[in-house]
Amino acid sequence: MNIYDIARLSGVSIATVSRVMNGSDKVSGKTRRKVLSVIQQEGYTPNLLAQGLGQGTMHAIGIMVPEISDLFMSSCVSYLESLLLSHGYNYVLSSSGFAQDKKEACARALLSRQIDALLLVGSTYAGHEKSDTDFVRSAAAQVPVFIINGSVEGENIYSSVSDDKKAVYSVVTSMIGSGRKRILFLSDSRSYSANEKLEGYEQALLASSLPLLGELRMHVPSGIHDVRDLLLQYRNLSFDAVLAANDSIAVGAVKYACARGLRIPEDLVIVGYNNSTFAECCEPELSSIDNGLKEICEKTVQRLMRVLGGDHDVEKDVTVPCRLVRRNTTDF
Amino acid sequence: MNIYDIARLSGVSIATVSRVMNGSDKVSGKTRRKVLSVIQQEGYTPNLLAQGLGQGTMHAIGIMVPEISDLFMSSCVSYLESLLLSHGYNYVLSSSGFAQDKKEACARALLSRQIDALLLVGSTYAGHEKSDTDFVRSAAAQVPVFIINGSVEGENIYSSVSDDKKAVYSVVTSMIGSGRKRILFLSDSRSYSANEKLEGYEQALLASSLPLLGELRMHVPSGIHDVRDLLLQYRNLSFDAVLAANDSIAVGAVKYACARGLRIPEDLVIVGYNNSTFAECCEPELSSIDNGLKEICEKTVQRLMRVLGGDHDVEKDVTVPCRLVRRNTTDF
DNA sequence: TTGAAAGCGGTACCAC
DNA sequence: GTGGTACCGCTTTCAA
Repeated sequence: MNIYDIARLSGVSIATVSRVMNGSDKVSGKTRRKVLSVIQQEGYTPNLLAQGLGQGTMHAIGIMVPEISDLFMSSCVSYLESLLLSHGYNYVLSSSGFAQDKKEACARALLSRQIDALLLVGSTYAGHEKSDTDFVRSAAAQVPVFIINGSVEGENIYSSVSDDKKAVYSVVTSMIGSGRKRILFLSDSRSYSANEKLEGYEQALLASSLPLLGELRMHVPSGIHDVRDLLLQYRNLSFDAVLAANDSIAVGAVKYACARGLRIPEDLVIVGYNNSTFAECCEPELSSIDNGLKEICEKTVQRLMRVLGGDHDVEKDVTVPCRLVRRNTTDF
Repeated sequence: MNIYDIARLSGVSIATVSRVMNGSDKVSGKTRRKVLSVIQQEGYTPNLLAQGLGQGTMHAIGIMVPEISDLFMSSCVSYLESLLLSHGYNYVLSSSGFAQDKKEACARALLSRQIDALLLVGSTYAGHEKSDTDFVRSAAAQVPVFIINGSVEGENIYSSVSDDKKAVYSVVTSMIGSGRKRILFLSDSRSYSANEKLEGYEQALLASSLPLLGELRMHVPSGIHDVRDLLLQYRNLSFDAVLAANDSIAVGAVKYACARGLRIPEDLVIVGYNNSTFAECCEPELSSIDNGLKEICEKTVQRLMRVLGGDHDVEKDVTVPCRLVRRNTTDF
């Protein structure tokens, strides 16, 4: 059932059917009613591909995430989806994984679907070496690219990050202020945001004249139990506070404390990151740094719409503040 | 940069370029090399819309979920995505929410994007009244529809469910066998699968000649703390076991036990559902019924491919067994 | 092995 | 108001 069928059945031309479908006011009430009734009867749905081809746009934004089953990513997509929809845009989602070549292939695939803009979710897309982000710049040659939680330099590339460095700096400083001396920093990634967090941590120690100890800066695997087990292995490593780069790592630290019979927060202060549901699952419940994801998404989509609207002076980089959500694992 | 440009730059016709792009063997090595080099140089990417229009298919499957930020849904999408990709199919995701009219609109939108099949994830799509699923049948008039975790009657509709009734029956029977007398059933939904679980619960009680008490069959809100608070309100309701319809509810029960100072599992046995990461976050860690999601996804995609391949006798309904993953909240 | 041309299902401009 | 028609970019016969 296509527009030609509807036209024939209504006794009008396809141009008129098209007008009716698009709510043009240049159609007589009588004709409109006739066409609408046929459309209704036949259950006609226009072919969006043809429409997209004709208009040169699908009114769609490509969204790329490394892994959709990650709670952080899926919440982000959820926010983005409703924001985009409210602006009359569709989206096409694709999980790229973390491998460089997959990311590149994923971007190409998205671009070939005629998206109007590309949205990269996650600091993994900020890469490490300049060449890691070449694909971002080359995508930006076609459509504007927006990065959430990461920053990439380049023409037509816009980024939105949360102020992780500052947030960690502030929390670690509070920890020190409340008497903690050996603060463990746990991270499972070497992404842009992981680095920012690490820097905040180091700067806080420096500012308080505490030594930067390599042993207190740990790279851990991603599973809860893996984190616990790794910590248990280091029997002679002592620490009185933990700052984790995400909640799941922090839950691992809670498990460790349970296993060692440590009281939280008396013996061990633990702070997580992202303020996800995980933070509320454990016992005691985790204090966690809220990275302002919702606000980042809002600002991103807002700027995206301005760019698509032809606005030429949209801020290229936006930083959103984080805030510590206090629960029971913190005593400051 | 389109196929005409490439053709002109290569000094061949668009038909030849098309052949090269599609790896046809009816192109001379020389021509192929020439065209490929131009394609490479210009960074040409074919327009998938045009391709889809021409072929009458985007090789894409529409996936509809109520809410993508739900851990269960996003894991499911993650499985489905990699399975579909491995079969050379794309997908288009859309969150429908739980409202009936949104579901219908969502299905229409997906259909208009020329998907080759529709995949509904979640028992919410099984509806309650026959009319709730009319939209499923009407979608099935266009493309085959597959439902994950729910069952809908109709031509061209295929469903895959886990054997929730049996799983709950078996677990509740074990609870009774180990001496539990007052088993609380907690659910936050009235979906198809929620009903199946409830039936399993009731049948187990009946089989053991235990009374079916309305007070032990509770409908709860979805938040962890809401569940805890609700349970705390019923100070004079006694129960020695909990079977929750999902892990997040079960974690709420754990919180309740903590608040009341109850020992788990001595005073209270708790079993969750879905075996998600939530089950591992709390303390003690939750035993949880694994609903075999991965297997469901695999079987679904496998049957989907057969249907798309023209196979006419594909099983319409498939049931996958669940299995209890034992952790510390269970003493049987 | 290659090219010409007719679709695919819409949009949008231009006449009438 | 309405209809005719030239695109949009690719696939796919059919001839050559």
